[in-house]
This record gives sequence, C-alpha cells and structure tokens, in this order.
Amino acid sequence: MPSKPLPYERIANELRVGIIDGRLAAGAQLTGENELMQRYSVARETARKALRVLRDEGLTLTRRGVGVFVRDARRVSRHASRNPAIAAVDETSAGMVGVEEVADNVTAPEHIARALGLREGELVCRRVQRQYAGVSTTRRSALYIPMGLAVEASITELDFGPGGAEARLREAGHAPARANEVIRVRMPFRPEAEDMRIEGAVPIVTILRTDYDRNGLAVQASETVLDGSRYALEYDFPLPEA
Amino acid sequence: MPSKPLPYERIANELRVGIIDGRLAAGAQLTGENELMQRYSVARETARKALRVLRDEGLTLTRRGVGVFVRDARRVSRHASRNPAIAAVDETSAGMVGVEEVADNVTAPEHIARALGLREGELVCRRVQRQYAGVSTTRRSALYIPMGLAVEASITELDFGPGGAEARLREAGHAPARANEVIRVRMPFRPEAEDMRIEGAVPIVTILRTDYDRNGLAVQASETVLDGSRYALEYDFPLPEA
DNA sequence: CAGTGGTCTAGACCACTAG
DNA sequence: TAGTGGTCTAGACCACTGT
Repeated sequence: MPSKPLPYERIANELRVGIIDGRLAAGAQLTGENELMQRYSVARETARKALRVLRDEGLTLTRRGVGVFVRDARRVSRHASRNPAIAAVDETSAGMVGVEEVADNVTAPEHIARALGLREGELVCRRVQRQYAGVSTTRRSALYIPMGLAVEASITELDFGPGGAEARLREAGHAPARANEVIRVRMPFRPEAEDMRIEGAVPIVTILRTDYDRNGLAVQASETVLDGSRYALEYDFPLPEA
Repeated sequence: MPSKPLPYERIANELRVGIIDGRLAAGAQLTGENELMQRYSVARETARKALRVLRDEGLTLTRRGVGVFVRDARRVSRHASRNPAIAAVDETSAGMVGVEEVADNVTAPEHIARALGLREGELVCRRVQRQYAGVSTTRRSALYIPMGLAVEASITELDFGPGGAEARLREAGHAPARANEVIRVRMPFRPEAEDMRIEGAVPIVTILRTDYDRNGLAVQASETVLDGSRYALEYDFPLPEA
C-alpha cells in the first residue's frame, strides 16, 4: 500500500473529502486546474489528473470553458411492478424534461425474438422512447410486441400511448400477469455517451424485460437503457416456499 | 460533432473495433504504449490517453509491468428469488474462488434500522461475507437480523452457515415469504476500488434487500456490493391486476 | 535484466463559455 | 477578451513484472 500518497492522490483526496462531507454541495464549483497548479505547485497534467480521479468516481462533471462541478446525486425510483415503472415527472432535473416517441414495425432482433419465443426474422411492433432532462438522455427504451398479438389486440403505430398498448393487450385477454427482468451494468462506450449526452463517468443500466400473460405467453418485451446515476431500481417479489 | 477525430480518438477507435468485432478476444494483449507511440508517431501521453479511453469504457484492464488486456465480459447470474441468489460456483473466473465470512453483533446502521423497522441504536446480529475470485473481490455483503429475532430463532455467531440463518428463521415460524430489493449503481471510490481490488473502470452495484415473513414482519436485511461487470441480476415478479 | 505501465514536468496551442 | 478545461509534445524518472 502507498505509504506516501502521490501528489495527484493528495489533491484528489482533499477534494473528495470536501465533497463527501458536504462542504462542497451539489452544484458547487471545484478549484480549477490553474489554481490547483499554483496552490500545490504541480504541473498542469498533475492537477488535471487529480480532477480526473474525481470525475472517474462519478463525483464531478466537467463543463468545458466553465469549470468542474459537484454532481447532483439525487435519483428517481423505478419500481418494476408499477405501471408506468418510472414516475412521469423526473424530479432529478430542474430543466426541461420530456419524452420523444416513435413507433414502427420491424423484424425482431435476435435477443428480443428469443425473449418472445419467436423465430428469427419474425415481425414485431416496436415503440422507441427517449426521455431527456435538459440536454441529457436519462432513458432510452424499445418495446416490442409480436405482430400476431398486435393485430389481435388492434395495436397499430397510432395506438402506442402511455400504457396504451397494455390496455389493448388487456382487452384482448392477454393482460400481463407476471414479468421477468434481467439487469446488466456497464460503462458506456464513448460514442454512446456522446449520443446520450452523459457527462462524466456514469455507468449505464440495461434492462431486458419480458411480460407474460396468465397462460405464460410472452406478450411484450422491452429493452431499456438508463443513466445509472439517476435511478434507483426497486423490486418486490415473493419467495418460494422451499 | 468532431469532423476530424483527434489522434487519441483515432487510436482508441481502431483498438475498440478490434475488441468489439472479436479480433481481439478476451484476454488478448493490446498494443502497448511504446509501440503505439511509434506506430502513430505520437507522444507517450497521447498513446496513454487512447488506452485510457478503452479502460474507462470497461473494455480493458491494465496489469502494471505487463500490459493492457481485453477484459472477460462473462457474467454470473444472480437470481433474486432463489436461495442462494448467486450460484455457489463462480464461473467467470478460472482462478481461486472462495468466500470469507465473519459474524458479530453490532448496533444497526441507520439505513438498516429503517429497513428492519428498528429504533436507532438497537442491536442486530450481523454476518459479513466477502467473495473473491483470484485477487479481486466480486461480492461483499452484510446480513442483519434483529437481535430479538435472532435470540428467538437461536441464531448465534456460530450458526451462520450458508442458508443457515434462514433455516433457523423458518423453524421459528418466520420463514421469509417475500422480499424487496433496491438497486443502485455507481462508480467505486478509489480507496474502495483498491480494497475490492477492482481493476479498470467497473461500476459497482449496491443492493439493499429486506425479507419479510408472511405476517409482513421484516426478519432480515442485507446490503450487498457487487462488481458490476461480473453479474447479471434477474427478477421474477407478479404484476398487479389493475 | 529488459519491457511494461505510472507519474511528473514545462511549455505550447486550441476550443469553449461567459461577461 | 479573459478564464476555463482539452490536447499534445519531449523528455525524465520510477515501480512493477517476468525471464
């Protein structure tokens, strides 16, 4: 173990405790590169490295030309059993919030086909959503319904409103009765992070969900990508007797 | 958007496609700093920056004095409804695998007290586990049982075996019937990453779980920290009628 | 020992943002 | 325009790993 902390570690440590103990609150600006250089008598890259450590820990975000700031750690709860799982109003952001939505029919991607029990190449009805807060995308999701079911339930591109597809499934006797979710966590690739406008080092969460009706038929599957810093995922489930 | 990719971006992009399309398989060694410097005619820090991009994306891990290698992306499934939730044998690692375990009695931390419906300062029986694969810690968990219940169920430090506490609760008529889990994702702090010997940029997952018996009494709570790159979390749950 | 990555410097220029 | 962070260089020394 390091008996003597390196210069950049010392600087990073001092800044970190400032954030964790609350002296530097969310939104507060950190000491910049230039002042760190003077205050600690280090070179530019060393001061930058200290700030990079904090960014890599997800504690700060950098606004180019402006400065380095403490991230807001508030999260919105996503309760998987509820519908919608995510509350409509995103409380983590003070800025513009909204959802974009498009729908179409496509051939099922391989993992979606598997989840829905379809053969490869079969058609599905798809709805893609993108939720944003300010300039950042906080959620991207794609919902897939087997074409046969969609026709049976009179689901078309136009009927995809909030909870709308589910209402149609319900009317058609295919109300979702139980669900399965598989969660994976990873760091975004750079192009991906730029696309979602994720700032700083933030993990993303991918959720593959499959809904089944009371007969065990897979009626819809969805793939969701979340900004991992903005959500807390919650589950309630029964435990087996044995 | 960048019309002209920067030198470090160009290098990072070329390496990334090599990894993603499989030319560089898991475990393969990447071109090192020194050769990147020559091959692309860039300075040391520029070559390093390119490699850092991949590390920050969780694609590679660095072994000092040895080289940069492609990470193994395999994951173990953690099925929340099963007991144990994580399969005993961790298939992601070829090296040494095991679990360390210690138990004691402590006053309940604030969030655990809240989960268990205890007043602050009340005693709980605690079991701490650390699962490791090679030198890395893949899971750290702490299980808490209210002292009153532990006494009632004849749970002592010695009785905490795998599934053992649960068996005692069962015998005492407090078999867990349902559970609640709250998942959060974040980047580890540096000391934390060093403690768990997490290599590269890997998000960690924290799970706060509370188990309830059939009367709705909270019988145990646990806090788990997972290496986010090694697990896929799976849930099965019923959906409400409405 | 040679080869790897890790840290650091001193200086330069650029890109972005705000007043 | 002044101040911020982003990139890059050329060179140095160190720490760690394996043979």
